[in-house]
Amino acid sequence: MGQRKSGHVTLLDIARASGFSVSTVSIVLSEAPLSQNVAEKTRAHIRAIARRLGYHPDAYARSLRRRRTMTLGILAFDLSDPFCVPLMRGIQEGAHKSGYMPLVMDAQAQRKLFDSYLHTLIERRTEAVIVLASWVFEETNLLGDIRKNNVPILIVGRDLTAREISSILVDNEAGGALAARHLYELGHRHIAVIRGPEEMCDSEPRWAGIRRVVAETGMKLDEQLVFELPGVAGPASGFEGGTHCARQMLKSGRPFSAVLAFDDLTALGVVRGLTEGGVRVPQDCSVMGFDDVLPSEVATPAMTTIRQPLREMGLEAAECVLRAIRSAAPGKAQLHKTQPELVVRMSTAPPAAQFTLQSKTRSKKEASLR
Amino acid sequence: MGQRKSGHVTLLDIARASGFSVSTVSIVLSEAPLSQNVAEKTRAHIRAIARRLGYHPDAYARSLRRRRTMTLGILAFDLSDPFCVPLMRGIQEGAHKSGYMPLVMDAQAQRKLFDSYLHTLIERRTEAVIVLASWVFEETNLLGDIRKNNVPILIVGRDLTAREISSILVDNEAGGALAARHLYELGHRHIAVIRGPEEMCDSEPRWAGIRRVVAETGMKLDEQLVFELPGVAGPASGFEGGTHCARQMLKSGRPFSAVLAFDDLTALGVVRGLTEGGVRVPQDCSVMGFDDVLPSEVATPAMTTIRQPLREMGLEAAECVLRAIRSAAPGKAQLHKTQPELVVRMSTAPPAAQFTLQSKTRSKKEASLR
DNA sequence: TATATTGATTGAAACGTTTGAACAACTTGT
DNA sequence: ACAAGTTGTTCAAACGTTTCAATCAATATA
Repeated sequence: MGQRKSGHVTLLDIARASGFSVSTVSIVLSEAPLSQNVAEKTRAHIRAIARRLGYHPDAYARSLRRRRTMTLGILAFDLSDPFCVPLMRGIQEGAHKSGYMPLVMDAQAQRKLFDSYLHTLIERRTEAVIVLASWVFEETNLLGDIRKNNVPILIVGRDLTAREISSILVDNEAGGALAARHLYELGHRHIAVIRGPEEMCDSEPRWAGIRRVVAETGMKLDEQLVFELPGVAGPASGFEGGTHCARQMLKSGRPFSAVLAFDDLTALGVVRGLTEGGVRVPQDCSVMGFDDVLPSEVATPAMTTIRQPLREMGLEAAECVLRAIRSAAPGKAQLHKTQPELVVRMSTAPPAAQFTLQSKTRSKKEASLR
Repeated sequence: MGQRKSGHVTLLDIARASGFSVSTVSIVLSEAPLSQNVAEKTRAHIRAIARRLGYHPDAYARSLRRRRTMTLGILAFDLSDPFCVPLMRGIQEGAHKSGYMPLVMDAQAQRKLFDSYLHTLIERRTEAVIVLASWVFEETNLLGDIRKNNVPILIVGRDLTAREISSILVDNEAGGALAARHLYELGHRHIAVIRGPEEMCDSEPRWAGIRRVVAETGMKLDEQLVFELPGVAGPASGFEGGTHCARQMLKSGRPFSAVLAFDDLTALGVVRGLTEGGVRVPQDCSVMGFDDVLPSEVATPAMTTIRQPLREMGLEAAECVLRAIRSAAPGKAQLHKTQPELVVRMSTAPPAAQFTLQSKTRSKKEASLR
């Protein structure tokens, strides 16, 4: 029970306690190849002592010597975005399989913290860095020091292949199309759309997908009913934006039977705005989101949405950087697009028979929710 | 641009490039006290080279030598619980002030991972460990190795002071009372309650607080309308539980004008169940949650709830363990209780005039939502 | 002139591991 | 009986820092 200065049990402690040298103890405890040559009796003895003393190898000393940290850095731009957690789970799963540990940092949507944590990750010698770029993600100087220290890097949620950074994102164009087609198939012909903020790279392709389907099917798209979120302060702001747009829609007096929102939080905001205006979802108006995050699932009515395969994307991200680590060569930046999936829940339904938005409809209660 | 074996820029690289010794470079770059004696010219020179090469001190080597890692371990039992993120933010804030970094691990609600990550944190020599025990948290062997390696530990969301572990949690009794009183003041006299699973330590005190107010005010508490969540699979399961209980309530045919749910997700589940049964919230029935997590805020109607000051709790947690680190002495385990706060939103309203649940009321639209 | 004092820099040991090479003590094959 | 393996263990150097003590000039004090 002698007081070690560090407060932690070290190999030396065990060496002394067992009578063997530090080397032997190390070989046994780290299960090095040489440990085959160590007498079984010795091994058992050393292990027993280690357990008794509560020995844990010092990751710092070990990594310093082995020159491998077995860690992956995850840098989330804003961890409060529900988008991040499933991604992290996926990454964790992928990393775990290869004996790697994720090291998570949350930049709290602050540019300054982001840069500082990026440095931290380099200093911590994470063998690769995965950036979770949820919501708006200002261009930052990812390239500089990361490059000089040749650490593989990958970004999820943004396409930065133009900057030679591998990227993983959902096929937003396909997602937008999927959403629009769903509404079309329910019978909607007049839809309102809330586009994402222009700084967000997801915005444009989703919008393109919507437009494509609109053109293919001959739905109406009233210019006055296409809104754009102001691109600002983190995911929660989408909610406010949605509420605001919904009010505008109602005020405009123009006819629409469905709203296609940029993402789930925005869609939830729309529901709020419509409800306040006395419009029922989905009986009087359908609403769709995008992402499939927890709040959508537990809202009433549950939100119909386009699901991003977040877990799978995280898994892929992990595997991708692990490959990069193994093949020390820099390698070409790759773009991985994943396929979104329609999740039909309760916020969408066929439009009321003779729908005009001005006069409040009295559609039947049982509006055939699926 | 010479290829260093490690791929990282080290002090030696800079020493060579600048013509000074490793010692001098270290002193300058780490801003050690001695650096005052180093000629200004030399300092500038060394710093310039460091910048040019993209030098980042190796946290491993540094910590090994300094015998301090300047990290705090955060071990979340289940990061997907929205409860965790604000806590982490608070911890991060508190840690940052003192130059500490949080190191986050997510046990994904798996006992096995939890233990393994706890070891990881010890190996990583985090100077203290903060456990985020959201939702059910099985007793685990926190004490063993942590104690042997004398790392301060603190748990948030559970009282383990009996086990000599400092704990921070909200005053659940007060919270329960706050909720019940709110409903009383709105005029509710017949309320249904959904208690938490019995394994969860929050359950009992919340229930006690409710009972106290019920007794004080003379409200009715119909035994048939008191439910208990089955304690199982993570926070999302509260939602299912809530839906299920709501159905039971309706089926029972007993009168009640408000539901007090164990937590927000459960409350959202109740809203779902009531809505399916044709009962409107809040016009026909009020619903309250507990915690104040994001989904409650963005649901429609927005959920009235009891807010836990999570950010503040995180801050307090950080400060508490930092104190423990400074005063190397073990110190008595402390219990910190924080005060919950009533957040009135749209899911609660005065009961309809002549309320009986069986015959659907036709209360006025404008049921005085505040 | 000898002795402190100061200023600028460096040598070398240490932090806790890992690991290639060496060593000693036994076998074995010839 | 001697080289050549085995088997079980240890030496010592290295990983990239930090920091105490030491060095060496040059200037100030006695």
